[in-house]
Amino acid sequence: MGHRCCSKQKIKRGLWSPEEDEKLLKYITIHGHKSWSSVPKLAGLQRCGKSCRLRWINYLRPDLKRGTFTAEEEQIIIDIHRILGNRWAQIAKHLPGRTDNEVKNFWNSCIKKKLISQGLDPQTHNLLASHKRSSRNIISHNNNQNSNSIFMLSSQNIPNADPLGISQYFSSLPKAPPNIVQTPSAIASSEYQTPNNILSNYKTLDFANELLLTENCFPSCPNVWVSRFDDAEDFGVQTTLEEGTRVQVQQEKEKSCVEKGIDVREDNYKDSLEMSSFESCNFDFGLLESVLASEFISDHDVNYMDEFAWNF
DNA sequence: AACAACCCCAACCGCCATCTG
DNA sequence: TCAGATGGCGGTTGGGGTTGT
Repeated sequence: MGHRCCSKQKIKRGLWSPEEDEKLLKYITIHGHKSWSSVPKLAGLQRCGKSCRLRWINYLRPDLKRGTFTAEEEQIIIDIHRILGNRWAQIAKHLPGRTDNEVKNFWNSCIKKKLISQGLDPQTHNLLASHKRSSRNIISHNNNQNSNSIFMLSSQNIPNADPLGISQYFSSLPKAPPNIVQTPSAIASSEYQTPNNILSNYKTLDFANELLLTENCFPSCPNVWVSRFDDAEDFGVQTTLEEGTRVQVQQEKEKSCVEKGIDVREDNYKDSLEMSSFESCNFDFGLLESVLASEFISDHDVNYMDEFAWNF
């Protein structure tokens, strides 16, 4: 029961022989692949087009990296998977020379086990039930696919790495505004990785930007949090701004700056510095995690914590 | 040495979205 | 507008290599 494209032809299955590889490579190099369904016939192969496409993408493509994954690549996979879930093709886009199949196999054969051995659920990246102290102490880490809650941390305002100070700081926080949109940076910062650890793994500014979606709350629409980046939906962000809205947002910002007596250019400049401030953040999120999982959290409403947002 | 159990990963399968006539 | 073809993706399988007994 093959794919429709190869149901009519006599096709070969299984591993590719070096001869087949050579034929396919030669054909694609010379002619390209406008239509995969016609490739096998034209290349003299008894394979279906789909099989040829897969062989090219996963094995013959000249820009493939091969070899074992580096620790850096592994960390990138884990970080993006935490945000995107099993979207292997999307994850592979951030790993030059790696295919979705490769990433998927590496995840299933290696990373998954590693996470489980660390007591983490490989799907949600949350602590496994057996590793949680009690249901009351569970911190609701954001799961990109089904959670609308938010959990953002501010490195600016949290007392530096002092458990008691952190607890006191939590206690002093006001109630979170409703209807907050979940954002990638929220997800990223709510987990075990420190933001600067995560960012240090990404070599492209574009992707760092994707992770660093900055949430702005505007005076006239206090319950609507917006993202500055176009591909936010890749990360489960539920708002996408149309161009008109962007203009409106910028106008709001300018208005807000005028009211506060701030030069909007200065404010924009501050925005541009957010990346570096994020990167230089030395707040110990692991420590925070342990504090949150300790006695402090049992004295506070988990939902309240879950809903709360701190701005960078 | 022989066999079983396990693991890895290339390739396949089936579903869905998009394209095309 | 619609149906068939095609491409793309994630889940799954099974062959072959490795490790354990």
